[in-house]
Amino acid sequence: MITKNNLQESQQDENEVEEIFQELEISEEEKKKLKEELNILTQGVADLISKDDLLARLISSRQKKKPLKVKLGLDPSAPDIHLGHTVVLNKLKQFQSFGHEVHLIIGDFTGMIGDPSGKSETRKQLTEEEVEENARTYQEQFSRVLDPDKTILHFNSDWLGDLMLEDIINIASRYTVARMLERDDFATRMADNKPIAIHEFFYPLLQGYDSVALDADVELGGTDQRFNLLVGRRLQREFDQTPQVVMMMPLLEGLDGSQKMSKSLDNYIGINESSQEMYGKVMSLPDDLIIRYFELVTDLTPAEVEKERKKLQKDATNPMKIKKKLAHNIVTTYHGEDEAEKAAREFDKVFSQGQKPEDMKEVIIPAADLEEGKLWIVKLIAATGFVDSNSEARRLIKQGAVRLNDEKVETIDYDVPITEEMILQVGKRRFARIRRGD
RNA sequence: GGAGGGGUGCCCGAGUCUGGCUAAAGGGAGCAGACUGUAAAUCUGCCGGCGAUGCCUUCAAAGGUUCAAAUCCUUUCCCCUCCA
Repeated sequence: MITKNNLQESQQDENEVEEIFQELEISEEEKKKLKEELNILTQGVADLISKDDLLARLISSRQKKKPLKVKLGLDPSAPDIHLGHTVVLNKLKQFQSFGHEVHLIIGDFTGMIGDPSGKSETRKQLTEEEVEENARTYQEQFSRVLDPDKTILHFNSDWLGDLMLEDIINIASRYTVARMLERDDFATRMADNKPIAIHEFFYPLLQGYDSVALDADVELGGTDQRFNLLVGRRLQREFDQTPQVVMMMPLLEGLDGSQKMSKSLDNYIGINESSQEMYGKVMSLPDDLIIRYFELVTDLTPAEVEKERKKLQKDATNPMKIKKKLAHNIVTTYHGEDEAEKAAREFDKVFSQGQKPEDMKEVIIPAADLEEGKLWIVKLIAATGFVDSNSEARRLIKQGAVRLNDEKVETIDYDVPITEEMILQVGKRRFARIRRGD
């Protein structure tokens, strides 16, 4: 819960932290290092419970020369990492850079429940092969941000699968229904008279138990994970562990500019996407989000971000220019400088100059589909896979969105002779090279 | 177990009393066009399917009444609230 006193509290926090430093019996140099570590780790964090807990952990980690176990839980069903995830991953990377251990927990067991959202159905249990497959994908994708040598991958079925009913009852007995209903999602569903299945209570509980199983020092998550993260603290205390530090990162808005980036809303930029897609998607972000993205998904320092913000505020600067810089930066991170350059060039070519891209989809029309060597334009569009139905293709033609070899298609009553190679364009950015097959 | 309220298109949500004008208001998302040195913003249009001025399928499911049903009736399934 955010209170008016937050500011005061954080000030208090600050003082406490200062006090802790005062009392520390270590060299000034060590203190300086610690301070820096703390500063970097807390940068860009949306919320932290609590700062002096974190500091205490960092101190004891140094003293015992034992890295902290930093936990992140992951949904097993969508091993497609997007920029939204990278906000948290970048933070994990910082932990690694200070020598700490990152533990990624794939919730293959909790995945059966599905994080309660009111809409999500109970999910099917993944097969062993699927789990392995996903694990590979995860590893491959995570290693693009994290240091694989300092990243440990777990499946929570490893320990949750072994729990006996009595263990589960034991866990469940540590938490009350009233507290469970404090969870935002449950509270609103109660208020709206929407169903809440009992097994949904186990999601936070089991995610919390993951922290116990791991004896986690720190758990990261988005701000929407607050409740689950706090349950972890609670359960650790119940199981005589020191409660983990909870670190919440801001949620990145997706392409629509308001809702959080997620695969299910299809407003995401995947880190596996082609450089072109990635560049284009960044350019399609609402201008208001430019700075936010600089802050959350690029490696720019706060000072550099500030510079961009100032530039953007000047009327003389076209936001597009700054957005291009953003797009370039992001694409460089995942595809390298050269690819980013290329993507930028292609973007200018297609959108600023209205030319055709270099790479386009190849569509081969089997001769068997032709009538007298011709194919109805509507079917031709459907054959490219750009549309889901003939009706949609018709609509696009009516709207003047279809071009064949640069000539606008004016009518749906058009049988296209498929002889030589031709280029079909739908809208501004969908191109296909049409060829005749045998 | 009793009483009551609900289940609508990708999502949210009107419509149900008073059957036809309802392929179903409105919003969101999406797509397209115009404009723009952005796939930004803004404006406009489209937004179930079908070789299509018509036909087909859709308002939880199945039956029924009617010339005509998202709307009325019956049964079934699912959700919620209150009582026990």
